[in-house]
This record gives sequence, structure tokens and C-alpha cells, in this order.
Amino acid sequence: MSPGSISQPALYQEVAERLRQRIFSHELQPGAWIDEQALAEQYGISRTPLREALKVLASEGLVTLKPRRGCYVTELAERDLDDIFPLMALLEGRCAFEATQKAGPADLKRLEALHEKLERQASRGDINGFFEVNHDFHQALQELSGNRWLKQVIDDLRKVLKLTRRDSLRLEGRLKQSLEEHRHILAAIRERDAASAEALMHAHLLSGRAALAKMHAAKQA
Amino acid sequence: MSPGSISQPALYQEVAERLRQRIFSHELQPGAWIDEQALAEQYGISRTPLREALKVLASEGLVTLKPRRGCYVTELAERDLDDIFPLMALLEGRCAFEATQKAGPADLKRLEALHEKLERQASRGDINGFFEVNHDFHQALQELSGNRWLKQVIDDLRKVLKLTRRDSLRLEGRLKQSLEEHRHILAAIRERDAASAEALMHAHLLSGRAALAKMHAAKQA
DNA sequence: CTTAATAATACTGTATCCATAATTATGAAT
DNA sequence: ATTCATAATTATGGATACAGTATTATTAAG
Repeated sequence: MSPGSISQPALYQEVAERLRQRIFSHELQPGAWIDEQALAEQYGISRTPLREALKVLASEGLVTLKPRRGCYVTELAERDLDDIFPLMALLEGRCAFEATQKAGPADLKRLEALHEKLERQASRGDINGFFEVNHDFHQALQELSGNRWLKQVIDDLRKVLKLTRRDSLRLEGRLKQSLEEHRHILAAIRERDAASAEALMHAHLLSGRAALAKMHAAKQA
Repeated sequence: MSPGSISQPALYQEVAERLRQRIFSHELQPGAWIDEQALAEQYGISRTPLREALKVLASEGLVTLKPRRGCYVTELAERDLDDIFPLMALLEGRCAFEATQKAGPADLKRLEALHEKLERQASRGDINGFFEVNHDFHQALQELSGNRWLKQVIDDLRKVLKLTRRDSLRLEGRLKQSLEEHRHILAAIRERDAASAEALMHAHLLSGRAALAKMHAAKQA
């Protein structure tokens, strides 16, 4: 999975990362064709490392390789979201469970600090900031769970989810609601109630899916 | 576009599949160095598609790419197995739950048939046959679950598990025990008891881990 | 004016070649 | 004899070149 521990990353990895960012920022939109020559020229590299990077992104599910027809940014259907969110709910729920059991006093303090930050971003109405800190909080729980493979799987799925626009937080009241859910999750962890933490995290993810669905419905109308 | 003739898979995909088989069969052992030139020559191809195939295998976790130092078959530590099996237990448990709810009469019949086959392989003492049919049974449940992403994640993790030798079934009584567990799982599905199916499948996976650990302990001594 | 056939173009897939970094081998010095 | 330095070899990473196929454009026929 993560091969490069110390030595400098290979070029194809750097390219893969740059492409990921462009996909996440929707500069490269779902369904868009990826022009190998143009990108290689743009980056000042040859097609070889670029194509290797695309292979990596393909097995991450971010792009779709159609043999002899080129490479396209993956498009997620509503169906995919209906599959992925419950799966994430299951996995992140387990994370919360494990993390609650394994968190020491120092870990708890760190989580509290992260949540404080989240509160501040929310009161400031900084959507992007909130999104980032939210990510950090979930990441922290994954690390606390102590299961590297669990973390890996969640990270992979989260990358795929980033193919969709992340503006569900802009939905009226969603940010407030998300914050509230986080408060409860943290409270459960604080009280070492692993089962509750798991259930609350599970619900938190499904709640996120519901918000996204609501936006989608609104856009359709 | 004619529906019959699908575009032929690219060379790097074929190579990736051949390498997977060689890794799963342990012809390429964990920790072994992969000689690009030798393999390319052996397959009668250039290094380019071979290297692309290795990138794919690397993001599947089957090989580890050390920049400027080559490619090695991934070695799993006991720690990894301790991480992966509980995760698989969670995921396959969920699969069993969903599958139980969604299985129609025809699906049930198919599962029964698969289990029959499993019983036959067991009574015949055909370890490899048992292993294959066992795989088919789990695969059938994944498809019944109707969640493509859940199936995908399980498939990916199962590939990684295949890095370890699969001879835990050779452990005294393990085959019998595994068969017994399957009987109970199928019974729960037959009775549409999704919760039980989930719990039994969960236990089944952990039981598999225990058998592997027992073998490892025996080897150490 | 539409449609089919054919030619031109462009892009993907593969091979070959080159540069650079790493490993091994060789030799000298303590 | 052992160790360190340096040279030679080898393998990886990247660039370039080439072949084959899909797509588009063009032209001719109905």
C-alpha cells in the first residue's frame, strides 16, 4: 500500500497525488477524459510515469481505464453512494468502538482539542475549515483504532467519496447538525461508552448520506 | 458498438493476472524480489507493461515497491492477520445479514447446492476442492448482498489474505469444524434469521484466524 | 440532403533506449 | 586480515520512438 517510507517518492507517485488533488477539486470533473499527452506536456514529463500514475488511480477507483479508449474520471451514481455510505458507517462505527476502548488520557485530550477547533470553524461559518478539521477528527479515531487495514480501507473509500462535491455542509442546518452529532460522539468516547460511540458514528455517516440525497433531490427539482 | 465483442484486456492486465496467480500459488514467495528483466523476457514482452502491472499489484497490496530498489512480494506479519481477519469478519458478517434479507427462493436453492458440493468435497477430504467451493459460497453471499462496494472491499482483502498459505484446513479437525460452521450459517439463512447469519459468519471468520494462529504456533515450536 | 464507405488523423499501447542511482566487486591502506 | 574507498556492473526510472486501432473527416452514392 504505502511503499515509500523514507526514500523520496517516485515521480509517478507525485503525479498521482497531483492528479488526485485536481480530481478532488473538481478541476477534473467526473466523466472528463484525461488527455495523456496534454497532461504530460503540462507537467513537463513523459507519458510513461503519467500512465503509471493513472494505473494507480484506476485501482483506487478514481479513474476508469477503458482499453484502447483512454482514461476517464470516474462518475459515481446515486446507487454507488447508497452502497458506500452504509459501508463507511459500518467501518467508521467500528473505528469509533475500538478507539473508545483504546484511547488514553492524552488521546482524549487530543480529540477534545480537535473538537474545539471544529466548534470554532462552525461558529465562524468556515465550511472548508470545518470540512478539514472534521476529516482530521475522523482520521484521529482511525489511528486510535490501531487497525492499519481498517484505516486503509476507510481512507480508500473516502477518496472515492471525494469524487462527489462536498457541499452538503452548505445545506441549510446541515453544518449545525453535523456538529451536534460530533458532540454526542465525543461525549460517548469521553464516557468510555464504546457501543454508543459506534452507534452514534454509524448514524452520523448515514445522516451525511441523507443530507447529500436531499441536495440531489433539490437539484433535480 | 457490438455487444458481443468486448474490447480485449490490455497486456498489463493479463500480466497482472498471471503474476497474481504466481503469487497466490506461492511460486513467488513473500519477500521474494521480482526481477523485471527476467520476467519480461520470460513473458516475451517489454518492461513497460510489466511495470504497469506491478503498479497495479502494488496498490492491491500484493507487492511492495521500494523506490530505486525494486519490487518485492509483500510479507504479511501476524499483526496484519490480526488486523485483517476481524475486519473481514465485520464485512462478511454484514454480507451474510444483507444476503439473508435479500435472498429469493432461487438464490436459496443455489446456496443449498453450493453447500451440498462443499459437503461432498469435505467427505472426500479434498482440501483444495473444499477451499474453492468455500470461496464460491462466500462469493455468492457477497453478490446476494447487492452492495458492489462491499463485495469489492472484501475481494481486495481476500486477495491480500491469499498471500499466506491456505493450509489451515489441513489442521486436525479444522475442515470438519469449518464445515459445521457453514451448516449453521446456511441454516440461519434458510430460516431468514439475518442477525444470526451475521453473528455466525462473524464467528466463522474469527475461527479461521484462530486456526491459522494455531498452525503458526505449532510451526514456531 | 442523407447515408455509407473510405481516407486521414489522433491517441493508446508497446518497445527500445538512455541516464542515474544502487549494489557489488576490487584494491589499497592501516 | 579487516576495513574503507573507489571503480565496475547492474537494475530501476524516465524519455522517446513506433505500431496498431479507434475516431473523425471527407467524399461519393442513393
